[in-house]
Amino acid sequence: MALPTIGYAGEVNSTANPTPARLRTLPSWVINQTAIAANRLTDRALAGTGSRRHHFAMLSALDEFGPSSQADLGRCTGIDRSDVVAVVTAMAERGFLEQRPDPAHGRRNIVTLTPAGKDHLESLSVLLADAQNELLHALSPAESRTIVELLTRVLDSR
Amino acid sequence: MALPTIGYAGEVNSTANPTPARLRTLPSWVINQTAIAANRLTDRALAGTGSRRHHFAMLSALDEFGPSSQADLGRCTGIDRSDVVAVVTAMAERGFLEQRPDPAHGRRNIVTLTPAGKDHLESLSVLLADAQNELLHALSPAESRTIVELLTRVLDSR
DNA sequence: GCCTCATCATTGGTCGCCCCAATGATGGTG
DNA sequence: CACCATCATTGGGGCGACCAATGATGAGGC
Repeated sequence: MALPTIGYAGEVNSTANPTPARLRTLPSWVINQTAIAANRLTDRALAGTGSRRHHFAMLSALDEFGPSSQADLGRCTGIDRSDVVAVVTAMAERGFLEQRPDPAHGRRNIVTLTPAGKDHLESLSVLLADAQNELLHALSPAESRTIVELLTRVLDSR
Repeated sequence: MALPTIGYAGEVNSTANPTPARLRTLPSWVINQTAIAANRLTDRALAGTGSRRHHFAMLSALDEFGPSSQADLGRCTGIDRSDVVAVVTAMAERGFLEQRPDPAHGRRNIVTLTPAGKDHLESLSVLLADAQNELLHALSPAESRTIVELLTRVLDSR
């Protein structure tokens, strides 16, 4: 069983640096590396907006579902309740949403999207759409849909 | 333009918590959420081995390419050079690899996989294979291959 | 009506990972 | 020989995922 060719002691796998097959074929690895690239692109796209991915997620949920409790916001976006607190207060300070106690449920806060928040959401959406194109420019639209569909099935299966 | 039905002020999106469409259809979001799930599974699979994902990546590279410099290991696995240092020293202490200066290049270290390291790599491989099955059990083998192929194209395009 | 349990917002903290900057030593290039 | 690239290494920053605990408050069982 010949080991991969190492010319001599001095030449040690130089300049090429391909990814090992064990990683290249490991789904979790490929998924994670792609996520790193995706996050790099989206973070770059959102840089300068004062918002980050979590903020966009919260605004999206509020826009679609209307006023919600923080617990519900956390659940539907996959953000831990603890972290929702920071995001909500930060965006409330910027006037993108309002936080008031639920008159019917003493322990619950109702978070509401403001018009300014809706505007902010739409501007973030545009920036993120560009990032998606940049990320997936090697794929056809059909292939992009396939990726989303397959990964969604993976997510829904747990 | 009717807003999504909110029954009344008291009933605030309770108990259901679907993912907002803006997130569900955003490739970077779906990819990232899947990566979070994948990392949870792999971390759980590796728990108790004393190793983590980075360690497996390094061992894989050494196994496939033979003795390598730390810089090359970092490049082919996507791990920052700074972080390679910690991984190498940790695994050297456990006897899984050896680190010696390159006689031909004074500034370079040559890292070599030991037989114990190879054994460790194989045992980690088994655990990770199980994690992949758990992650992708909702997909057919062909669909799993498709995911890896498409994501690989995304990765290679940058 | 009371007791128990679940849920809520919030605080505080941990840990891993990605990333960057700088440094001293060394090689390679022109 | 001077300059620039590369090496291993140190140190640190920042973010995101996660966990535990707490006081206040609802809901359901009996």
